[in-house]
Amino acid sequence: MGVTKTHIFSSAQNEMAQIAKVLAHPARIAILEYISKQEGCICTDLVDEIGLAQPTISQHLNEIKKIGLLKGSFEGKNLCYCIDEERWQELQNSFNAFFTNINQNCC
Amino acid sequence: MGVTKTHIFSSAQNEMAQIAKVLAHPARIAILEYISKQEGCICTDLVDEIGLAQPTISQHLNEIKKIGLLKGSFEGKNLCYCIDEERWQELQNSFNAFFTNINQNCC
DNA sequence: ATTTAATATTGCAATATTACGATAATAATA
DNA sequence: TATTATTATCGTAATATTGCAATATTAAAT
Repeated sequence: MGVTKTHIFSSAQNEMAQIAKVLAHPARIAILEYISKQEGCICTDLVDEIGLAQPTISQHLNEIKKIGLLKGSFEGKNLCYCIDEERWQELQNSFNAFFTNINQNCC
Repeated sequence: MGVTKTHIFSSAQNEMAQIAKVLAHPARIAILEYISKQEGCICTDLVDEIGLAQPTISQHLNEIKKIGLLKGSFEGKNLCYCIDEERWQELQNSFNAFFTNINQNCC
C-alpha cells in the first residue's frame, strides 16, 4: 500500500499525472515563474526570492529537471537555469488536449 | 517538517499547485476521462473500469470534488457524477494563462 | 420491516513528499 | 594551493498520500 498502481493505467495517463505532479507544489510554480521573468537565472537568487533553504530549492529544481523542463548551463561558478522552450510547448499542448478532450454530456 | 510552506507563496501559486495536485494521479486522470465519455456515471462502473477498490475510488472522487470539478446527483440509489463545465473551463483558462505567461528569455 | 445494492467513512499500514542541517563537490579567485 | 562562493547530495524527521478491509449509510426492492 501507499504506492500508486501505475501498471493499471495507460502510459498517457501516467505521463499526464507525472507532469501535473511537478506543477503540484507552489515552490515549483514560483520557481518557473521567477526563471521566466529573469534574463538569466542563478540558484542563489531563488533561495533569496522564495525563502526555502538551498537544499530544498535544489531538490525542487531537480523535480522540474526530471520532466525535461530545465536547461542548465554553467557560467563560471554560477549555474544558469532556464526553461526548455520546446518541452514547455509540448506540455502546454498535452494539457490543452486533455482539457479540450473532456466533453461533458450528462446531468 | 514535511509540510508545504504555503504561507510563503501567493494564493495564485497555491491554487495553481492545488489544482495540479488533483490531476497528479493517474486514477484521477482516468476517472475524469471515463466520466466524460459516459452519458451518466456510477461509482461501481468506475471500480470495474479502473481496477481499484471501491473505497479508493471514492477517495479519489472526493479529491476531484474538493476543487469543484464534480456535480453529482442521485438517480435512485445510484449516483450520477458529472463534470462541472463552468469550473472545468475555469481550470483550463488558469492552466493556459500559466503556460502562456511563462516566456523564456535566456540561454 | 428485511434484504439488497451502491456509495461513504473509518482506521490503519506502506510508501512518498517536503524540508533542512551537515557535508561534499566544483570552480573561480586570492 | 588555500579560500571562497555556488550548487548538489546525504541523512533524517515530520507530514501527506495511496490503498484497502471493515463498517456505516442510504435508498430501492422484496
